[in-house]
Amino acid sequence: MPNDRAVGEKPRLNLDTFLPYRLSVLSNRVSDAIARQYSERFDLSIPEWRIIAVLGQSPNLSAREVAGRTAMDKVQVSRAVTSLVSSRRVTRTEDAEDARISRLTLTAKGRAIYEEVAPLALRLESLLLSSLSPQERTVLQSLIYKLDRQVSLLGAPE
Amino acid sequence: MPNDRAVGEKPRLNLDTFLPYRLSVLSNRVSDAIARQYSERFDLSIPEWRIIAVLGQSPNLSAREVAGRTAMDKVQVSRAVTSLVSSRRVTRTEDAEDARISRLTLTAKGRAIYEEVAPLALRLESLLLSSLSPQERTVLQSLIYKLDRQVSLLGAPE
DNA sequence: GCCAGATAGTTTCATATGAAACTATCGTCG
DNA sequence: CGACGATAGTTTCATATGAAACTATCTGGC
Repeated sequence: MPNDRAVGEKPRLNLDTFLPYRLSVLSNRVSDAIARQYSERFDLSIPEWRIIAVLGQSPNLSAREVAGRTAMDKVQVSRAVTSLVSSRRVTRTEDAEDARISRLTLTAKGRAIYEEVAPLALRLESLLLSSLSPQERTVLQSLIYKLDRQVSLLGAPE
Repeated sequence: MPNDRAVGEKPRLNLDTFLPYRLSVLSNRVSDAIARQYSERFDLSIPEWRIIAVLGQSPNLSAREVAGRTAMDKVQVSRAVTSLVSSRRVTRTEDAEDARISRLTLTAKGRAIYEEVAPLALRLESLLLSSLSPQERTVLQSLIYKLDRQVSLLGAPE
């Protein structure tokens, strides 16, 4: 158990076993390793890649919908979309019903990137998971899910 | 199993079950929630807090040693230490043997912060873990450990 | 129809960050 | 001793990021 100690002892905080720290280090190492694989080859930032990933699955989303599905804020999405539009990987067309909304879709160029990067990402994910048994993989999913729900109790981002 | 699919099907990448993405979102949510608890109250950034945490356990480290224990690079450490020194939470004294090295130690003020924030951080960690059974906690540690080792195979940060 | 919020998205501005260049000191090989 | 490469740490510079202000459009009550 992390940071365990006998009653009455001084609280000991050891970063090596402190979950938030371990998670942060692991997550950064994973993201960096994967981003390294596509960032130079396709000149894609992480936000840009995420947007391509959701649009690859669900075309015609608004910026707000993209933000909701990628855990990015609207500023990040706006900037990444601007960049994707100027590199002709995404098109922005005004929504027919509501002029405030623009509908985002991959161009052929954007789709080609999606078709190439998605399998690459999946390969890297399975390489990462290859050190785990099938049970461990299942447990991992459920642990992440439980922690994700619990974290909202630590103080909502109001 | 994440992103599972039948043989021959198109590779499907779904962010919601894509481990690197899930990890990143979880880790950010956890870090943000915890940082929120101490950042305003103590005017501490995450890098600053990490440095206080390691110096609280191991006084007299060099900047390089701090970097090694906190997964930060030397630039980040240098900047955070400068800030901690100017707010009189850490002292920098030249190493007796090697003039390139400075030894870092918490001041009384720095120690007071450590004594207050460490238990707070540990409380938040146990709140987070309270949704998991003892076995799950053990498994979690070992999964993080395994993934951490495996990630180095995804391409070393040269 | 028209005004008072609400909502979608962009821009601005101040700060954070990282890579690379730089400074100072050290160790060592001749 | 005296270069020369390695090491500790800092600074510079260019870019990334987030909060808050802003623009444009929409919706609901009157």
